[in-house]
Amino acid sequence: MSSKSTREGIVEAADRLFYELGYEHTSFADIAGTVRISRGNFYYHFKSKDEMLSAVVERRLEEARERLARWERGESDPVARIRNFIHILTDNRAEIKRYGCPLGTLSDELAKLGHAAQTQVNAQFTLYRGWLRRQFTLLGRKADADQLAMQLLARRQGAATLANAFDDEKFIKQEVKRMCDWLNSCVGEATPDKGSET
Amino acid sequence: MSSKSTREGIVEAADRLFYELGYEHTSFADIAGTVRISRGNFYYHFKSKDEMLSAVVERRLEEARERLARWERGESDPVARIRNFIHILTDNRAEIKRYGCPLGTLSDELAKLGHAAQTQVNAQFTLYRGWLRRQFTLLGRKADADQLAMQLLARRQGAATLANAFDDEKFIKQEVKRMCDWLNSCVGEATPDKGSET
DNA sequence: GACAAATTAGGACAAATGTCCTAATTTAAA
DNA sequence: TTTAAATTAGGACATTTGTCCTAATTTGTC
Repeated sequence: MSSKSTREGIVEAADRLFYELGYEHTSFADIAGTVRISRGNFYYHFKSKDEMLSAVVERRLEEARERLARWERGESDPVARIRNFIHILTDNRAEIKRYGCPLGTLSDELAKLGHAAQTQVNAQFTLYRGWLRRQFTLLGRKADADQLAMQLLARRQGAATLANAFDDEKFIKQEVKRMCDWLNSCVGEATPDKGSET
Repeated sequence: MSSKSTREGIVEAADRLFYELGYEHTSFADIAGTVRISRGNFYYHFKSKDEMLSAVVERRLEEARERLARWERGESDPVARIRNFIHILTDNRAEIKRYGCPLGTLSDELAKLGHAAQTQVNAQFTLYRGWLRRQFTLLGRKADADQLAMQLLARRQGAATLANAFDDEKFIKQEVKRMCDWLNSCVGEATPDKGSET
């Protein structure tokens, strides 16, 4: 248990708890119970709860960056890349059904709290948006790439919230399928900037 | 200030505060500050904070019912009715940008808290779903009416969350337009149950 | 093994929270 | 006006919260 792994353990536990219980509703006692560490010890690693949240968000952001980079290395086809992005929903459908979208619900909560870290959370949305925009541009949808990116993001959010509200995993699967169909239809359509094609 | 109007005042203030600050983050002091009433007085009208939440949700549900009934009386065309539903987003876009969707964010929060009232909140989602399903059925989309209803609900949720995250009102307007286009396309398409037409 | 630094433990603290209780005040009925 | 009920006020209470502080313990270096 070196210092670093303790800190990591805290961030890891906080990450999950913030997701499952919400940021504000998660107390130091909850985290202490998970990490099995004394209460006062947190303040050696983190100045405040806010700073802990900051570390959690930074960790998520780094994870997201790595995931996107991995997909970019693993697939040369932007359609396959975007499909990977869509399928996060499928992979995590059980947790999403219970706790919603980790990013969306945190963003919603911090907005209500007026918390400074919302800017940081927003960076993850912006990361996804930019990445998707690039993929859609590679698809030949340069003119409306950003709009397509936003549409896809919105759809994922909506699917997560409704699956949670209706306690319905199947809806996620349906929406994933529909999003994939929609994605395929994006490829076939003429690019709206020139329109000269066989 | 009869008893009834006091109680109503509390519920009204709680409704707004729960929306703007979140349920858990709203304290009795916050509500007292708005309604200008003594703290101990709440417990004459409500046994607990949970019961207050229950009253708020019931109020919202009743409002929603009335709104839907009004649209049903006011418009004979189901397309126009659904369009009304979509345009709630436009009308409330400023608040949605700041605080997200009143229904979705509350549902998300209560899910994390494991709060009993989530069932009650869900009733509002179910109300919308059933109403939309009926309208789509009237449109001639009997076979997939429920799916269309869910799609529309999901889209609204996603638009609200993203508008909030990106602090972007314009996105709401864009999505509203797209949803209306989509709605029109729903009318034209063949009903998928038989397929014998013209 | 000695010593300094890093790390951990655990109690202390003020502030805030939901809840309860009792006394005062208003309202309504006779 | 008298009286009983409904309503309001405001303090008391135990808990929980995030935060801070100091003493103990572990770790790494010579």
